[in-house]
Amino acid sequence: MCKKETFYITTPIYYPSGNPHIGHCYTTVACDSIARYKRMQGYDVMFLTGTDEHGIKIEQKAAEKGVAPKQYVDEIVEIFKKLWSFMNISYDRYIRTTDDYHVETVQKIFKELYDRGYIYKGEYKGKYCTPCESFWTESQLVDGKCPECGREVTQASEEAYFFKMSPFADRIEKLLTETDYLRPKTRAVELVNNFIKPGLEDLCVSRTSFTWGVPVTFDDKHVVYVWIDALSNYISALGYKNEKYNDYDKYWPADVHMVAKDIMRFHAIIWPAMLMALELPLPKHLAVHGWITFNGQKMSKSLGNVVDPFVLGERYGADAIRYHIMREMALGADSSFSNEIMINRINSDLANGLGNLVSRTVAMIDKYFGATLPTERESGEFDDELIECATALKAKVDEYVDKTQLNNALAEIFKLVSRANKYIDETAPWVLGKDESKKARLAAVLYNLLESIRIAATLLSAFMPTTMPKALEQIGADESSASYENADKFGVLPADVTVKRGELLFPRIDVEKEIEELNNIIKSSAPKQAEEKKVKIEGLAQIGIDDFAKVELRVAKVTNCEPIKKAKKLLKLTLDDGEGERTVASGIAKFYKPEQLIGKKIILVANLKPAVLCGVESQGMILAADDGDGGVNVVFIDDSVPTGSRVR
RNA sequence: CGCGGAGUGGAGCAGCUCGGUAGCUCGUCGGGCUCAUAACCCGAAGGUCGUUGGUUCAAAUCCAGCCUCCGCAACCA
Repeated sequence: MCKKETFYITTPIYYPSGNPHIGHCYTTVACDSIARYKRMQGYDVMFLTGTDEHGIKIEQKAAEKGVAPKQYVDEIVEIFKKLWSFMNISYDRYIRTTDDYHVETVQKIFKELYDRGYIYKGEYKGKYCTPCESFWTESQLVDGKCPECGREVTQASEEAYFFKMSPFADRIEKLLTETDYLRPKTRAVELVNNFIKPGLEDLCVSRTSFTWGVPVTFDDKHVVYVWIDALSNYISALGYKNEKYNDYDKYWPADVHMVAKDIMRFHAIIWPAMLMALELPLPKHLAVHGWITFNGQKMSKSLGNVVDPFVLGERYGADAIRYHIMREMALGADSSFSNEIMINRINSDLANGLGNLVSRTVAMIDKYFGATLPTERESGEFDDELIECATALKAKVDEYVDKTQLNNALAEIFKLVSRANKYIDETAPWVLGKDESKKARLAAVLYNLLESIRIAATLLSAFMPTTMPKALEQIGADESSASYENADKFGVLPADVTVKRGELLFPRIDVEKEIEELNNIIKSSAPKQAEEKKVKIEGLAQIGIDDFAKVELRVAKVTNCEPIKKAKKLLKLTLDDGEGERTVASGIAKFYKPEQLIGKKIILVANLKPAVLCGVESQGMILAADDGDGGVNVVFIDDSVPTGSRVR
């Protein structure tokens, strides 16, 4: 027998700076279903997932909790693994970037890229917070200050290694635009225009400002910065440049990397560049999916709309959650998630459609034939259409799975479920059941239904691995009849098949009641988050009164206000601070219209160093409260307070 | 004029490459059935296909302008 064809699929490695949520499930469940489907088809599958455990954020989170970074991630990794076992994720390998063998690989890759001349030593310029010993990018700054301690940052530079990507720009552009590497391909234009055409910038790949990372072997001041460390996991997990595994030749290049759109860029540009620099083959596909949005909004903890996958799974079963996620997921697009949509979907597709079909079919065989079908048959009208629908299904599902369009694969399977329900109506078995002379026809009808269910349930078992075996058991299918092999054949179950009534596969959910209960759960978990926030504030570095005194706060009146062209978020405010006029740019355009501000009095940070934003010189900043949901409330002050008053 | 995507019956989407009866799921209403998880089946209502103009015998579909929303990038001092 010849060697089985291989199939290698990966999730990203997740960053364990917090507990896993439904978004993590999204990618992982999709990969799991594909992996299961491919195994069913007979492929030798390697399904990899894991965690990306280095970096400054982890180091700090651990410090906050007063534990070592490794201990901190160990705990969270356990939660991830628990969730995966709860969701029935059949990963073959779990990689942690803190694993010895991975570290070894990363170090060797780094060295090799250096030796090949693609990595060179340079200077990293950025905003530096001295007390925190941290570099920040402009976008990480909070009100222009260090996001950790809130203190001033200064322009500074540090020695760092850079990865030269420009030599690969042309090849990457071709990869994105001329091959079907990227799915959906529509995103290629965006990437090419934004990153490749303006010239690929060299990437900073080492840091000296923190130590929780993979040390650079030939320069021990440095640790490897995120990209080379994280992306290498896809090959280190196969044993590339390490002794732990020996599967690189077998599985590389990967068939599918699945990622969410926020890390598309790294997988679409940096990862190929790395592989090109190492002269390794490129992965075949990068499947990019959108985010799960909740009632139209991006999920956020402070909105209280984060759905705990454990809670949902316990209530409705892991398979129902898996089904819903995959059914809603369209490649590339965001998909909305709300308790209502989910429950309706579970009810209509799973409970009313599939579950009920199994239930009524099995019940009838039970009722009319005492659970075992007689062997006499009489075919009739409508049979051919049903059989055609059932036997053609496998090929369609195969195609959609290959295109990583799981929503369409599922939709296709449920067409058969609908067709079968309709077939019941067309053939009216309850009428046949009353006529002794039509027993053969009745048996044929019920048998056809069992066969349709067998095919649907077999194909669905990759998506719903817990429930489908139960369904197959109820219709009396054994392992061999319920095989992928037989999923496009009709007449596989024995003619005298015996069914076994069982529990409801998917109980119907009372929508209103459940929504109310879910809302209560969300509400009751909200106070906890408030507490966490409080702790966070307490955990901030304290400053002395002298530090505070350095900040000059003054009451100022908004005399004019207009949007800044080219800047979506900025408003240009003209202020009267009591001594004269000054201009301040403020990132509140999303929340305030100019006329809402004109004439109002606000509090101005008067001695902030001026900065130029989008061509406007901003001479200070105004105080505003962050409402925790990404919204901003400007602090207005009573009109009776004279302009220019100092605030202390 | 930074780059890109999207605007289709109450909701969510397909159709647009290759112009020619506007389709699907959910919801609503009416009917049928009773094997089944108040499930199933059939039917109906409901759409100026964002807007304006152009090409054409014919445009949701092609072209141009405009409006709105959403991503990405740049500034949220």
